[in-house]
Amino acid sequence: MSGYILVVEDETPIREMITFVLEQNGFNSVEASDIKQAMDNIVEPYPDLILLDWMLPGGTGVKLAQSLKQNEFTRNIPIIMLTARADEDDKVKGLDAGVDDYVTKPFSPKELIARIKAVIRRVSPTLLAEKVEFHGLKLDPVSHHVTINNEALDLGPTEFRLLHFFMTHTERVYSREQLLDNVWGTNVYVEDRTVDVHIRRLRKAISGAGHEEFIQTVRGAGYRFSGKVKTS
Amino acid sequence: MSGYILVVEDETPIREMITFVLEQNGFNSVEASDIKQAMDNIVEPYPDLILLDWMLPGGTGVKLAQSLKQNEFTRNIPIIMLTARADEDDKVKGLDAGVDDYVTKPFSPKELIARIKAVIRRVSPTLLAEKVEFHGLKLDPVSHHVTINNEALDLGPTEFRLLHFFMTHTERVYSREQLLDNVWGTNVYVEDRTVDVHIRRLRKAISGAGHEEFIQTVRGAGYRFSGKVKTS
DNA sequence: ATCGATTGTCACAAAAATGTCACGTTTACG
DNA sequence: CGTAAACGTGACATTTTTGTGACAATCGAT
Repeated sequence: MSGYILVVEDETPIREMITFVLEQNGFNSVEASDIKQAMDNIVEPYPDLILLDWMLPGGTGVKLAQSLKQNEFTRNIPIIMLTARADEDDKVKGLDAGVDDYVTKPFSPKELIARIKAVIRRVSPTLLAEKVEFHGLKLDPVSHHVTINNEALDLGPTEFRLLHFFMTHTERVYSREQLLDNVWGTNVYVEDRTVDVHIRRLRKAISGAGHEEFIQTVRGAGYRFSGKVKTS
Repeated sequence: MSGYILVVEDETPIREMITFVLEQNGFNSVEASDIKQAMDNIVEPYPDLILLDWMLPGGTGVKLAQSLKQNEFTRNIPIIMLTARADEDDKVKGLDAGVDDYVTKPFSPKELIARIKAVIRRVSPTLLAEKVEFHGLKLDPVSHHVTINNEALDLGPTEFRLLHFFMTHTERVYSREQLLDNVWGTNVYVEDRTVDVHIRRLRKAISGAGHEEFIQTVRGAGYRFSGKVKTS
C-alpha cells in the first residue's frame, strides 16, 4: 500500500492494538487520540481510510465524520466507525453522516481487516493491488506501468491483464480455456486460438526489448510463465 | 496563507510571543493591544481569524466578540478566546457569544497552532490547503492560481479541481468513474465521456503553454498524471 | 434581462485494440 | 521419412476506445 490509515481512538490500548493489527497486515497507520489530533493529521497527503471511534473526548466521532464528508477535499476519504454499541439508531445516524462501514467492538483482527479491505475495494480497488516483480519484469497495477529492466513496455489492456495473471501465477501450466476464464472472463466466447495470438503479442512486447523467454509453450497443454528457460 | 490573524492581547510579552509563534508557522499576523486598536484593524481586508484576550482594558473581550458576531460583515470571522481561567461559566458565556474555540493560558505553541488550524479547517478549509508543485507546475488552492514555469494558466473551476486532484494523486491510473467521484463528487450523474472532454480542456490549457504531456491516457483503464513522458 | 464564462453532451474523426483467419513452421509418432 | 496435429505468425476487418470540435443549457455578475 502506498498511503496510510488514520486511527482515531482515545483508548490507548485499543488504539495500539489496532495499529498493530494494521501493520501486521501491511497497512501503514497514523494514530490520533482525539479530534484535534485527528484534524491535524487529515491534511495532505490524505489518509486512504479513517478508522474513527464513536465516542471521542471533545466531540463525537460522528461530528468529525460529518464535517469531513462536507469538505470537498476530504469528502472521498472512506470512514469506518468503531463503536461499542450495536445501537441501531446510532448506526443510522452514522450512515447519514456518510460513513462507509461499521465495526462493533469488540472485533477480531480478521473482521477488522476484512471490513477495511471491503471498503477500500469498493472505493478504490487499485489501492489493494500490489506491485509484482519477476526476474527483472515489473508490473504496477496502480500506475499500469510495466517495465523490463527499467525499460518501459507498451501493452494493450488484454496483454496487460494476461501478463498480470501470469506474473501472479508463475511456474504453472494453464490451458487456453483456463486463460480465457481468468483473463478474458467467464462466459465470454472467443476462439481458443485467440489466446495464441495474444501470447504472441505479449512475447513480442517482452522480448521486443530483447530478453529471455518468459512464456513457454507446453505442447498439448497450454502455456506456462516461468523464469527457467525450457531446455527440452 | 493569503490573509492574516489578528491578535488582540494587552500584555505585550504574550502578544509578541503569540505573533512569533504564528509567524513561525506560516501565518501572517497583526497585533492590537486594546479594543480600539482591534476595531481599527477589523476592516477590509478582514482577518481570517481573531485571537482575542479575555481580559482587555476598556472592555472585555467577550463584548467585542459579541459585537463582531452581530455584525453581518464580521460575523463569519472565527474567534478564538485566550483566557487564563478555565472557568466553565466564562466558557459558556464565550460560546454564547459565538466564539469558535478556547485556549487556556498558559498554552503551548503546538496547542495554539493546532486549535487555530482546527478552527480554520472547520470554517474555511481551503485556507489551509497547501500549494502543490509538480515538475514546474504550481497550483495554489487558496488563490486558485496555477502557473507553469511561472506562466499563468487560465482554468475553469472544474479543470482546476481536476488538476488539483491529479497533482495530489500522481503516478496512478484513475478510471473515469473514479475521477467523477473525486472531482465532481459522489452521486453526481454525469456521463463518463465528460471526463474526456475536461481532460482535453486541461491538456489544452497546460500544453497550450507549450510543455510536456502530464496527463497520459491508459487505454481501457483511464488517465494518469505523471512526470514521465510516455515514449512509444 | 444580458453578456460572457463554464459545463455537459453529442456527433464524428482518429486511433488503438481485438478476434479471426490463412498459411508457414514445428513437433510427435507411426 | 511422412503425416497430422499443434503451434507461430502476419495480415485484416471489425469493434472498441479515445480525441476533438461544436452547441445548447446553465450560472454569475453586471
